[in-house]
Amino acid sequence: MRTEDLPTVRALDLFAAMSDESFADLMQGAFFQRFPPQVMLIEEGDTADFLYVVVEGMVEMIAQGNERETTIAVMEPVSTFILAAVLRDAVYLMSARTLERSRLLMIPAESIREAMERDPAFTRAMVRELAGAFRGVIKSLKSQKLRSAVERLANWLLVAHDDQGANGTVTLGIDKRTLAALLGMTPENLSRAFGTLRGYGIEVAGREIVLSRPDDLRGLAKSNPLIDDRET
Amino acid sequence: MRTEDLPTVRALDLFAAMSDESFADLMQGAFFQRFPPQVMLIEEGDTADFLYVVVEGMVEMIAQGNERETTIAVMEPVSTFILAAVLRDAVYLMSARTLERSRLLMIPAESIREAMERDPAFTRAMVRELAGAFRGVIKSLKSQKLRSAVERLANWLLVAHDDQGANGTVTLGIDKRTLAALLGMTPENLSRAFGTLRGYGIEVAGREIVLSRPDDLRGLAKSNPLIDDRET
DNA sequence: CGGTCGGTTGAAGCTAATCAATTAGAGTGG
DNA sequence: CCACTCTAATTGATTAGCTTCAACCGACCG
Repeated sequence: MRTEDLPTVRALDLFAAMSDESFADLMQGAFFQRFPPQVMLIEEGDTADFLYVVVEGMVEMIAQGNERETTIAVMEPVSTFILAAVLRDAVYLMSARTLERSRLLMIPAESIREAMERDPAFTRAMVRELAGAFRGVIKSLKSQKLRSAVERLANWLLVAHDDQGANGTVTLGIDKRTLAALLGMTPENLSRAFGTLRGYGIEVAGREIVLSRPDDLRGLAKSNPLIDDRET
Repeated sequence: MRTEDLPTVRALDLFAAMSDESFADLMQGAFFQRFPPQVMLIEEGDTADFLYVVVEGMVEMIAQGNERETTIAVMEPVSTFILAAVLRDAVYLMSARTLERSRLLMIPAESIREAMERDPAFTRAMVRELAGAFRGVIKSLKSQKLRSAVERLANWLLVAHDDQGANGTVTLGIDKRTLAALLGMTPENLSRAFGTLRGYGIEVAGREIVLSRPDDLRGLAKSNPLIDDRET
């Protein structure tokens, strides 16, 4: 196993507070694995055997049903996914698929549960992590239930704009169909939503978006920190 | 403080595993309080001062924004709410309002955080609780993004039917406007959705619903355990 | 008995999904 | 470098689902 990334993993909030021994134990059964793009890592309904950490690349969390499929979240380095299923020793509620060539750290679920038994600091970090994740989903649900498609897009753009330095441009890190699924709409509707935003100073050229009048956009978006602010 | 309900609280998964001392400490600063119906207990944006336990009555969790309001969940005895905000020492993401005359146990947020520092068994119970809550919201989000309004209602009815003994009838514990908000639709649309379900053996008389052909309903609902099953 | 409130019904409009066709772009191989 | 291919994205036309507004009904309550 390549160890040069271990410090990065160790630095995650989830692992930072735990003791050196606990961390060593945890990494005992863990391993890195590379995956090509568009690989299904897990399928909803599978039993939770591993906790995943995205070290490089990008992973899409997907929900299926009703002959449809929607994107719940997109995970970027360095973050974990399907923690809740692992902790409950339950079945995954979401599938995961790589969006790009990715490198993942896979930690056996059993190791996680054992570490929790032994290391209270780790357990507490887990509580913080889960509470944050919970709040994240609540925000998604609020966005979905309280906003129109155009509003969701506008707010997503404003958040991305801030993340990327608020210099008047946004570069999409994912393709538009994935963005559409994430925002809960069809690709066609996303395209039209971008069209609507043209009236608010948005120019789209492939994956490059220009926000020429952010304040106009904010007027439309009616951003709400209780939906849009990232958990700290 | 009335102590006759403490055993009930103690029996909750969240509190069952903790030590007697920890529990005593936790209850030290806690108190019961009665509220009339339709009282706003907390408003989203407030800082999290208390963890609430619904001991009697019913409480609605609400999200606001965009001059709208939607119901995220309805809490019944005996369960806790706004745990995540308390743990993160953050601001509430949801408001809470009593639906009926209710009695709540209020535990100071600080006590919860202290108990977590001292009692690892409590912290682990917290992890389980939060993981379960997380999975619950994911299910709501899936339902919202993958199903139509009629399908959401059909599945909600089937779950309620099971909960109430699967004897062919369901009694609504909440009024229809609240149910509509919970399912993410308008009251008018809920009314029409019930109308549609008449074709599947559903008869509605006030709060009494008869499911004369549950299998028909199941055919329409296309239930999915990964959305509809309760966390154990 | 009148009033209020929750629920229902009808009509109209709007948002978003669907279906179909076209265009744009990225990558491939000659 | 250019044609060729494949997929992503856009655009147009239509339909479906849901919301909105308004009127109405019926139960419960003072």
